Formats: sequence, C-alpha cells, structure tokens
Amino acid sequence: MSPIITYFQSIYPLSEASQVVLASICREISITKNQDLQSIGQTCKTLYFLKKGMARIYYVKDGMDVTEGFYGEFNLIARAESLFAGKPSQKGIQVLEDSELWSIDTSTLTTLYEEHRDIERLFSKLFEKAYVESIQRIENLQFHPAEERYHLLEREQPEVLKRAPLKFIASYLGITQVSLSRIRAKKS
Amino acid sequence: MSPIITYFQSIYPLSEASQVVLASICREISITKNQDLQSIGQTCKTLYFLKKGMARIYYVKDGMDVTEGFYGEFNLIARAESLFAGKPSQKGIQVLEDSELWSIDTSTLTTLYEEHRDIERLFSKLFEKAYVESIQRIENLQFHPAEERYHLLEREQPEVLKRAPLKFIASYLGITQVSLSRIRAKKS
DNA sequence: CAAAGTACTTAACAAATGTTAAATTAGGAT
DNA sequence: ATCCTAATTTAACATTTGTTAAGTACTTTG
Repeated sequence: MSPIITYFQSIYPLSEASQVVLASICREISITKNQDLQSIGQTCKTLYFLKKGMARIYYVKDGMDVTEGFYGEFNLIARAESLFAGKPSQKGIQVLEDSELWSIDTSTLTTLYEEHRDIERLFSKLFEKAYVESIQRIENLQFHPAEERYHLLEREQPEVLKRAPLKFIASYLGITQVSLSRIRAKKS
Repeated sequence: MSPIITYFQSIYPLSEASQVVLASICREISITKNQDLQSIGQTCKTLYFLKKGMARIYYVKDGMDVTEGFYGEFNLIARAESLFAGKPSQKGIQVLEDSELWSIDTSTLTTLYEEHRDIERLFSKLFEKAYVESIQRIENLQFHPAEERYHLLEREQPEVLKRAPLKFIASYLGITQVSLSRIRAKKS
C-alpha cells in the first residue's frame, strides 16, 4: 500500500476500488533543490503531496520575494485561489531541498468524483483542513507581534527553522530579515 | 423564489427538487443590534446568510475583543474551524445592526447530501469561496502596512467603514484605535 | 587553496505603531 | 433641551520595526 493512500485513509475512509483507482492517478516525481514545481503565471491544475523534502509557495510583491507558506511531508500543496477560479496563479511553488512527491492531475481527479463519491469527499476534507489552517494563520498574523509569530512558528513547524533560509522565514512572518535576526539574538 | 435560493443558484446550479428541499430547511430569523447570534464556547452547528444587516465574527485575546471578519448580505457566516472539527468555537458571531437572516442547521443539511449531490457541491463551493477569501486576507495582513490595509478595506468593503465602530475596524486591521484614527486623519 | 558569492548578524538612525491620558464629539436617555 | 455616556480624536512619549550599510561567517566553485 502506497504511503499516500494510507495517509488519505486517515483523512477519509476509501473503498478498495477507490483506493486502487486513486493510487493509479498518483504520479511519483523527483525534483532537485531550489527548482520550481510550478511557476508564477501557470494555472494550478495539479495537486502535490510531499513524500520527502520541503516546499514553499511564494509570490512577488513590489519586486520582493514573499513566502506565503511552508509545506512538509504529506501536506497538500496547491494554489487554491487559482485552482478554484481556473485562472493563472500569481504564485509559484518551489522546493527547498531535493524532494520526492506525488502529483495528481486535477482534471483526472474530478472525473473520478462521479463514480467515487468517497474520493470527492476525501478531497473536500483535505481542502477543509487547508482552510482551517489558513484561518489559524490569519489569527497569528492579526494579533501576535513579530516575536510571538516567530515563537509560534518555532513551536508549530520547527523543521522550517532548520531547513529554510532566513529570508524565506522573514517574509513568511511578515517582517524583514534584519528584524528576524534581532528577534533570534534576543533568545540567547 | 426565495432570494437565498437565487443566490445559491448563482454559485452552483440546483435541480428543482434540490431547490425545494433546500428552501425548506432555511429558517428566517431576526435579531436586534449588538446581539450574539452565536456565543463563544458553542460548537458551530448552524450556517447563516444575512438577508439584511451586518455581522462580525470575533474572539477574545488577552482580554481584548478582536474582530476576525465582517460579513454583509448573502455572505456565508460560519466558524469553520469549529464546524469541521466538531469542537467548541473560541469565537462568537454578533450582529452590528438589526438584522434578518437565514439559518441552516448543518446536521439537517448533511442528511440532504446523500440524496442531493448538487447541494453537497454547492456547499463545497461556498466553503471554497470562503477559503479563497481567507487566502487573500493572509496576503493583506502579511505584506501591507496598516495604512494600506485600511485603504484595501475601504475599497473592498466600504460599507464596513460606515457601519462598524472604530474599535472593531481597528482590531480587524490588526492595529489600535489610536493608530486607525491617525491613519484617517492623514487622508484629509 | 583562493576568490566570489551568499547568508546571516550587527549597528545607527528613521519611520511606524503602541501606550497612556486628556480633550472633543456624537448619541441616547430622561 | 440637558445630562450622561460612549466613541473618536489628539498629543506626548515609549517601543517596535524598517532601512541602509557595514562586517562576519559560511558555501561554492574554479
């Protein structure tokens, strides 16, 4: 049993048949450090789940690279705003290290929905999960000062602090590299 | 045809039968200014759509009242993090003025999903929409300074500036009332 | 190994936002 | 209308964060 199917089962139970057909449309791919999985301007038509490695979604604002989020193993990676609207995304997906992942073509996936209602519900649940995470992120950004946001990240995604360069972490937290360096210095 | 069904149709087309059964579970309710529609601590089991009026979702952090979002006519109002997890919400829903709305009990709604797949998809779409809005809100909070966030709100939800008191708007923007007053003063 | 680039830190100063408190204005209640 | 309260603005000062620039340390590469 592929580990991604095991993961899916933990989110929403699937029939035998659904497991098989879903596994059949998951492609395994590898990608090397710093490569773009999806570039800015492409319309999101593929979902990804990391088997090994780490990725980020980013965009460019006023010429500055801004990291919107970090994604580790088994996290759903997609640019929802593009996927749901069918429009080109202003965001790209990049891996921070050599990574292996599963990719799922969304148009193939949605054709399965008719026959396999459990698959449709599985992905509804995955997007619900992503939605709830985005709500929590709003809370963090809205009322925690930069230093608290840093410690929150430290608590909730400690791997990010080890695996991502400072500039990505800083823009993710909504502050400058210099500010982040200052916050780090305070700790010791 | 109830206006709420017309609105639903614009999101996802429904069969005649689905329209009728869905309309039958929409209850119309009225509530007076400053009342809580849902209190902090309750588990979210009801979805609301405003017919007339304005509402906000809020929570309390460090004794401070924080407005998470403002909702106008036909907006889906729900505390998703509680609904999807089935756990009590740390957030409340309050109306800012005398309001009329439709309420939908979620457990009744989900029983309709089995027979009416279009209804299930409609609500999936409504939550997708809310998800995309939350992603945009993250972008706003992450990289716009307070003054830009204010002007964004002015552009995207101008009614809020007229209908909500300053303190709610300030906490929504993630700043103090005093800061917001300063920003306003600059304009003229 | 040397050189060049990248990542990270530190410092000094500027700008933005927070804090406290007082002054002003607007609305509601009687 | 008048009083009372809540909402908003203004001011003065403290703190946080941004900006620029320099310096150190670490990687990569020839």
